[in-house]
Amino acid sequence: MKHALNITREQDFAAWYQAVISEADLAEESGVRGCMVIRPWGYGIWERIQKLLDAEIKATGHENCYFPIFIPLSYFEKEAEHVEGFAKEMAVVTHHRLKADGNGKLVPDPESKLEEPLVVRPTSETVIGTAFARWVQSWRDLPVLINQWANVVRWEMRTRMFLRTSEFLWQEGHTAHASADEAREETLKMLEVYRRFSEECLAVPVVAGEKPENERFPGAVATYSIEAMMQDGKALQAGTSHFLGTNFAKAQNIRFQNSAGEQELANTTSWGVSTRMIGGVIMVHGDDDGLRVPPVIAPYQVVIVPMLRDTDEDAAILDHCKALALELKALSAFGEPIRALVDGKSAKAKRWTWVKKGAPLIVEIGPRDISAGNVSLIRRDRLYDANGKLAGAAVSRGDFVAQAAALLVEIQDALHGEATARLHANIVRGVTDFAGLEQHFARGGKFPGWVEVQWSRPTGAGLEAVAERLKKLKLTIRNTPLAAAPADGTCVFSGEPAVERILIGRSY
RNA sequence: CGGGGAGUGGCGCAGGCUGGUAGCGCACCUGGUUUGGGACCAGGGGGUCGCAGGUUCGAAUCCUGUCUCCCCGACCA
Repeated sequence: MKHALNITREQDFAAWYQAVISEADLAEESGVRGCMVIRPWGYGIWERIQKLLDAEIKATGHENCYFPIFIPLSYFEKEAEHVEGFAKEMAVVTHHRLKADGNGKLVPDPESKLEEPLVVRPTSETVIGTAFARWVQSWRDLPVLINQWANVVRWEMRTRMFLRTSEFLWQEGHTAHASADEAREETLKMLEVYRRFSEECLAVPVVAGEKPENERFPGAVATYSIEAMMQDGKALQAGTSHFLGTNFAKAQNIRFQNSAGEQELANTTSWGVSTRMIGGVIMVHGDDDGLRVPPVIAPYQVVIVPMLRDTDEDAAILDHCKALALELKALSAFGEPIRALVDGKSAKAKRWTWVKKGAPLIVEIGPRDISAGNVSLIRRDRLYDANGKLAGAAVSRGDFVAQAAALLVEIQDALHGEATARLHANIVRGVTDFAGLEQHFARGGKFPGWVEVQWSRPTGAGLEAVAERLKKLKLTIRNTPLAAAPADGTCVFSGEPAVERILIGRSY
């Protein structure tokens, strides 16, 4: 079978991933280490994510705001663990002016050296916490529930498009509460928002759970994540939510007077998802013909391709297509107007460019369709028929319009169903000791998936030892699924009575 | 940041050892032939060979440095 990409997932998953990004016009290199140009189709997907998630964030009572990209270095010095976690990967601004060096080059003007260096934000707990300290005086000021959409910079050693870039786009929510219970509740509430968003909008099934102590966000009391399974069996942490306790409140002096008149520290939370999610969508839904974008987040859900032939008929064909697009736009799918595009460009291989980009429905219309009152329909989720031939079907125009919304829902469900089946099929249970774990991941198979095992949840040095043993197998503990059954056996690492179940796997 | 590989028109590559001023396939443009489809024929446009130095009469080719990308590791959303 001839595919639109010249490399398959089976041959080389990493190379396939890059091929999808470039062939689907999602993003490209920028010339700056670890930074990428996000092209319209990729950014369009991000805009859909922003729009839908923003509505959820607001629906749960949060308000958007914006904090500066530059953070005074001193802000980071207040929370020890936080500094330790981020110090190694911060971009620092030290000068505010350039001057000619006399050799035709520009260099930072030594006289413009900043009194205090500024850090390009790697995350905003410190600045936002500082603001919280000003905003919060009384228990009546709480909770403070805010969010910001921003770019952040972390000077990563090894980068991969969308999955780990030096600069990335995200949303970071920050809240302050009067009690620890309320903050914990907030942390879990937002984790649930992410879980539902991932399942329902990205069609990416995930496992929500708590991260082990050694994987916590620097400075957090507890970190929760949603973990998605890629088609190579690796895990991708697709979203995180942190309960910060009073750690940041202490460091930044976020105090309030309670109803009894006493000073108390606030409890804070933070949570975020980033452009990494797009990498997850690629690796969960992509196939050997490129990307398949779930209709809910597709910039265009229906792409109409007029079969132009450089004849006098062209104008009429285009008009016919535009009329169809207008008709579709007046309909709604998933509670929003259908997003339809007429690709009037005269490029020859338009069909394949949209297949690679993953438009959910591709509608081709030529003169014969028009006279027969038909459209030729290609569903991106079912590209080929049983014989391996492209499964384009002639459908009456009226039927297509009537079914378009339902078809989009069907495609969304199909992608979610396929991914969910894969996730469930690749979580192995029943491994009861470390030898079993080694054996499972030593098979050399390309898709070892994850294993769910029981453990005694060691802490400190005990946990470090466990992490070391796993590291030798290139494994990490992904999380303790919130929905897992209670422990009823022994710890795979120590043989002691287990206290909970955890997921273990390779990860991005 | 350590080890390995690589940077030549939009994409994929050849040439490099044995220096003489750039080539192939796809894509693109024009004309023609086609026409339910990822077409064919002919003609054509586009690259100071990542960048900066050096060696040389002459550098894609040799030397040094540097930037970027990919893979493995350490680190991480």
